[in-house]
Amino acid sequence: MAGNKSPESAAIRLSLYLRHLRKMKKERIISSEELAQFIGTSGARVRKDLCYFGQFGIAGKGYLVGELQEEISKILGLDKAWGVALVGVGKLGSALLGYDGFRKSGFNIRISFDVKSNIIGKKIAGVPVYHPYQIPKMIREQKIRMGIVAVPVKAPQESIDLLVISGVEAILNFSPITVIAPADAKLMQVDFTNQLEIMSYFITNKVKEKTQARLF
Amino acid sequence: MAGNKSPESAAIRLSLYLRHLRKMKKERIISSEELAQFIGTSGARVRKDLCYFGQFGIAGKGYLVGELQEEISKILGLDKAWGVALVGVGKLGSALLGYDGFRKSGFNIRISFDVKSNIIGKKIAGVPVYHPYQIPKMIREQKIRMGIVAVPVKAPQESIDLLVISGVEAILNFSPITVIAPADAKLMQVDFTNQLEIMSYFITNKVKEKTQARLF
DNA sequence: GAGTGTGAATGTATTCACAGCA
DNA sequence: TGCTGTGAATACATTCACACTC
Repeated sequence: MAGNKSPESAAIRLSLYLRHLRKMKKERIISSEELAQFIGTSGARVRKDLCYFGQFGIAGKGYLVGELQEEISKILGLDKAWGVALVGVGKLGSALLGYDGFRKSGFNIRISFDVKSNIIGKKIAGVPVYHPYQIPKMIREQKIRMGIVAVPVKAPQESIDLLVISGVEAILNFSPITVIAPADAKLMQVDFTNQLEIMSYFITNKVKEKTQARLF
Repeated sequence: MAGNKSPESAAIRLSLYLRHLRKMKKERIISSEELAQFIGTSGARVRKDLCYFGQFGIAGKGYLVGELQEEISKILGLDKAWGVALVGVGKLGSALLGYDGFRKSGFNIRISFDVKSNIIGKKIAGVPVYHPYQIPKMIREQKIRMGIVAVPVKAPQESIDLLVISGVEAILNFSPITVIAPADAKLMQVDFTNQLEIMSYFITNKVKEKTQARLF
């Protein structure tokens, strides 16, 4: 029954299941075991992840790819488009603006912010760049609920605070700073140095299992 | 005692502790509780993480910042420099080449590889670009043990296989593809779309805890 | 027969709580 | 007295195993 609580990590796996399902023919049937192998987990785990949210399978057969894809999309909230705002249009920020993968999942970076006067008012990869003081106005106007912070050195805390005040509900932060997690928004950190340090640890201590990022 | 096994996630936290310690004066003393607050965990967790590897604290006082920094560096294998190879010098790859944070932790991207003939033979951010067929030769020559894969569309599997054959022991993969984890190397995935999908899930289902990338 | 859905059993991580030391 | 180090207790996640359904 869907009465149990799903593990914190279910969302990560659901997203991975989805990635795989998207590459398959919709009318195919896939078993939990088959799906599990692609992301390196067990059939039982897949079944459990799914049964928290409902009964999507056909006993004795498996799961209908198209239907399961739709159900997982719904669980993850991907049955609609998401507007995203980017703060920090440096090298990394620009790379993210040009990143193709987002659009396929319904994520659109609609506006970006940077202090560099030579790009304010221009468009990069089709996305307009504004000064950060416009964050509250623009975020509210466009009803944006997700933010990406890729400011090069410091001041990510200010960016995050501004976004949250403006109504953003989840933020992906690339700045390698321990930021104060705002109470009313979900914060996810991506820290490249951190990743390499973990790799260093695993080489040094010869631990061999695979680790999905992550976190986060 | 250090007899117990450390949790898989310890490396992630150790890296975060380290990041914080680096910003402090070496002669200061910090308590487990204080350190914990900066990365959003408990004092008990910090103490446990550390006591897997030895006894670094002073009872009744706390930990000496400089000493602890050194010890954690050693545990993570950061007491030496690491040569890193990058495969895929697109927008994201270039951003990584110019990324400052690596150098401070002893990571040096020494060589890079790309198929684009207009950049082969040149240097980008001071790093020479070679054709991928040179991977085995160059990796062995330079005794490189870590790789970053940021190839734009496909073929990350080939890149990964080539790196591993050449002796690379850990790989950070940015390509949003479910790759076959090589048996004799540590593979870490960073998938931006995946991250946003998790954020979508958390907003949609109003879950509020913070998640470190992670996640690994 | 084959594979889902799901309680029960196991394994792993975190928190508690406190003895012992500076 | 204040904080570490660490077993014991708890919470959480994964795996097992099997009744049940198509």
